[in-house]
Amino acid sequence: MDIMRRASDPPSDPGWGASTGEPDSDGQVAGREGRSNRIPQMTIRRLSTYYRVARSLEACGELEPLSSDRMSRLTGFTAAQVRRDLAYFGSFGKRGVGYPVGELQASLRTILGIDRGWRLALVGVGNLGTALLSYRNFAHQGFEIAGAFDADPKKHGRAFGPLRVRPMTELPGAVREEQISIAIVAVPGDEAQAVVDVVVGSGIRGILNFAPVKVRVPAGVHLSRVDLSIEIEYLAYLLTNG
Amino acid sequence: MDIMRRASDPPSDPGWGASTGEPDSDGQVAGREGRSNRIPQMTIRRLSTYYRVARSLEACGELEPLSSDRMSRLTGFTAAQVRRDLAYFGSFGKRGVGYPVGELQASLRTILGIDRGWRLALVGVGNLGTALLSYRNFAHQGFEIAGAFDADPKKHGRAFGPLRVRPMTELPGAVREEQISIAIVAVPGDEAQAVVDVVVGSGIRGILNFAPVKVRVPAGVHLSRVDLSIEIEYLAYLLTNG
DNA sequence: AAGTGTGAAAATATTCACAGCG
DNA sequence: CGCTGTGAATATTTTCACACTT
Repeated sequence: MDIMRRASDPPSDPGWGASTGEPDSDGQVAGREGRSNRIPQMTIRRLSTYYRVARSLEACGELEPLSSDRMSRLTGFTAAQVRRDLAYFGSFGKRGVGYPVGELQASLRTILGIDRGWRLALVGVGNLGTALLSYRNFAHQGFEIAGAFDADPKKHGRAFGPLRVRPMTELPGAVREEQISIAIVAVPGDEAQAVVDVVVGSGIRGILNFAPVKVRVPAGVHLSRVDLSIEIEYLAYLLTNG
Repeated sequence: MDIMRRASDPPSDPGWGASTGEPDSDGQVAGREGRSNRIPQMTIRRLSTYYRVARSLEACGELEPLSSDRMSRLTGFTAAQVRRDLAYFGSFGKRGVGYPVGELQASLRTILGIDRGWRLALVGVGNLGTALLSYRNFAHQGFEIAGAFDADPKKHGRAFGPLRVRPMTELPGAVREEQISIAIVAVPGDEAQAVVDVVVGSGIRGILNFAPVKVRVPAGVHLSRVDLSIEIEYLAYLLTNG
């Protein structure tokens, strides 16, 4: 089995998230010659789905090898896509047979980096933040919200399960002492940049932003975005012009 | 835990969502001036961002024409991308000047189909659903949650502002009588397909799915998905292999 | 026989670069 | 001038199709 290859940051971001670079300043002169085997961004995102399917099959006790064709039916991606995506990371399939569910699941865990636990900070305990606090699917997959923070003093001390909402000033200390490496930012748009600056300042290098605005982060900090407006407006577009 | 369902599907859709299924049934609407090229999906999603920027500038009273270069800095997309995206729908820019903010905003509203109101049904009043009920950004942009539904009888009658949670059986009637045309599905994964079937059966043709599973919809029904696991796992990947 | 892994082709999407207009 | 709109050039992603392995 091969070794994992790496992808570095895209020159311009694909729309849904993950932008570290800027069209203007960032020269992106880095990999002049190492460009040969880049892993498509969509491949990574599909990997999550493959992983979920493999995990689910394994949990159901369905352990017969999984063909790309079956995976295609289960995920909605094409079989060719499945094979190509997985082949980027080596060959864990057996010809004439398929992909062993257990190994596939384990490999995908490693590739995605979720074979370890990740501790998250939630910043912004409003409606959405509260919902995320009780979103069990995170813990499920090894992501644990280890701290909740909010700028609003009225919210400080409020309890959510084992967590108490803390002031933003305690974020840097918590990040250091509690090995937090990802932040979920769920604050109003007009506070997002300031909050992200604090988050970045505290040493966090991975941010999931729910605020419907573009925020800037220094190179080396990864940013992913969930933008409900885009999703719903895309639906409106499809319903109108479809 | 639910099944891995059989499902035969004409595969291949973009990663995030939005599939009508058929590449044939496309129904492309030519822009203002009969420019009938195919419009990239990413373009549509970027349009939402352009719209937000234009709207925001207009709200701030910044009415000087907006150059593609400035839009680039405001959105993080490249200037060429901005011009190309907008040009798909006609030419509302003035050479040597830029795009008039007001007109741009208005045009984008029309193109996106948000120059009218949209009434939504929220299905699944759990943590996430509750958060969405109080997510003010929706109403802001002309999307109004007009009904909340849940299969759990214990939740029926519960009030959220002007809304009361109703049983699923009342969905079809509500869709008909209250002009609801989009559904937000925020139920656990193992209930998603059943719920979507009811939603589709009630005549809704646009669905925003928050459940982390693949659901099937008949051709002609548009499906968009928000999958938090994918986002967070993508971050984990970037942090691990970046 | 069945199904992976992969060159090569096709399809998409982005960027360049500049003609042309206000 | 400055900036749009757009062909042409590039880059990226998907699909095809088949050699090859179990």
